[in-house]
Amino acid sequence: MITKQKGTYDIYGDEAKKRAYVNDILATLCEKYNYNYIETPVFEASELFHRGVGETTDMVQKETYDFKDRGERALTLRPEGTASVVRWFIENKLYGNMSDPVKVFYNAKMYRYERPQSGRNREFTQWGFECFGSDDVMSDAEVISLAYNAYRFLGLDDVKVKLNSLGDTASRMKYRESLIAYFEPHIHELCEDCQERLKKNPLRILDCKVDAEKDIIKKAPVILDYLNEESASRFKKLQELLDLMDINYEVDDRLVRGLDYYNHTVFEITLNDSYALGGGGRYNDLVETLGGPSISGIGFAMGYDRTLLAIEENGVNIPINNSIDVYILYVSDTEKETAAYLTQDLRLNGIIAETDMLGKSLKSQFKSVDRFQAKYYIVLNDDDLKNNEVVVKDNKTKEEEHVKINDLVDYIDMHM
RNA sequence: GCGGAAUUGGUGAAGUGGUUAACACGCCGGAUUGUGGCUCCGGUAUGCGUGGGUUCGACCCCCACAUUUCGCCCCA
Repeated sequence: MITKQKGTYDIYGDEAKKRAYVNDILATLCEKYNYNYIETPVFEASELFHRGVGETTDMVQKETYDFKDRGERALTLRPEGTASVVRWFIENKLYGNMSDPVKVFYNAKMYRYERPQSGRNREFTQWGFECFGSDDVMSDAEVISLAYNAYRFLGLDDVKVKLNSLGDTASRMKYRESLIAYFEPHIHELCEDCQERLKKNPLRILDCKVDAEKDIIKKAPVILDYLNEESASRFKKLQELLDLMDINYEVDDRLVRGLDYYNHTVFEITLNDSYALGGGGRYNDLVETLGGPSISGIGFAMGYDRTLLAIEENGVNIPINNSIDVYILYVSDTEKETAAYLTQDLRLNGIIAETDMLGKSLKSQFKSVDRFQAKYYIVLNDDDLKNNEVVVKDNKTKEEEHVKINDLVDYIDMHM
């Protein structure tokens, strides 16, 4: 038997319906914020992610699906959404007319080669959005607002925004150096992973789970102290806006994000203080890094699968309709043609209708009626059809009524 | 890449080193029924993740691999 690949999933049945419902809410909300839907290719030139996401990140070093196509092109299945959208922005020269910010959202499959675990697969979905062209904190506030409220619209009321500022690139570099200088003499007090982090990504030491309670971490320099005046003032301004917009946030000076391109605002959305359900931030240099002009950007991505998990775990009720309106049964083969015709007629008039296509016994057809949770059913028989009528039975009340075939659609419409 | 747990039919699962692998649900057929839903009868795994090994003999013991699942790293 050929089976699905590790970390991939077939989505069907109730799960598919849930996603359709969630997608609809997210798309509708994006529309209100005036973000437009975009689709970009699943695979891109490998270089896009190497330069965009960062050559030294683990994501690029050991988690991408890299391959060569038959033309020897080095390609990569996208591990995240932002780089592709930035590529699109540059390639289509949307920076040529920036009279208004360019705002787009996506809802797409991403690919990372990693060990599957709860809320994490090799093929997974991210819903995300990006805003180009505004460096005003209003755009930071807008993006955070859209991210935050998306969860609330999905029924997760207790979400909280964790917020931090990395400052501009200069501030960040300065902070990084002082962090290394601070930890280096105490390297043996850190856990093994952190000793490795000190070389590769010292900022991540700050959110280490093992060392979190150690004094050495608690007393480490804080990035907010390293912000220059401009960065500090915009961070303060952002908080004022979030207060005004009634967004539940908390400054977390330990919050560091894994991708290289972030500066200034970074944030994550958490539920009940457990792991993040999504994250984002500002990337003012990324467009230029990838060959475009100097245009600022900010964006967010939701971990769709783990958000769906959270929705389930928190008992949020998602309406799933598994019932049909009408099931048409027939007593013998002579009514088959009428069944085919009538079923289509109902369907084309907006009624969810089903009939038997297996030539089952009447008893079996009745079982189907219940399995499909049909609201009404009609048993076709020659006697009724001779009079151009059918008997429509309400499957709940068991009340039945003779209806002329020509009036059937109207009758069902009226009773539903 | 590292570690823990799991892997029996469409589903939930019981099970023992040795003839025909429980039970339940579901599904199919039949009886009964004014056109079902209750009840009754019957049917439903050439098979116990895959490949090796131990044994006279393994679903049950050992090894490897795969997959699932939960963690770590990482990400979100």
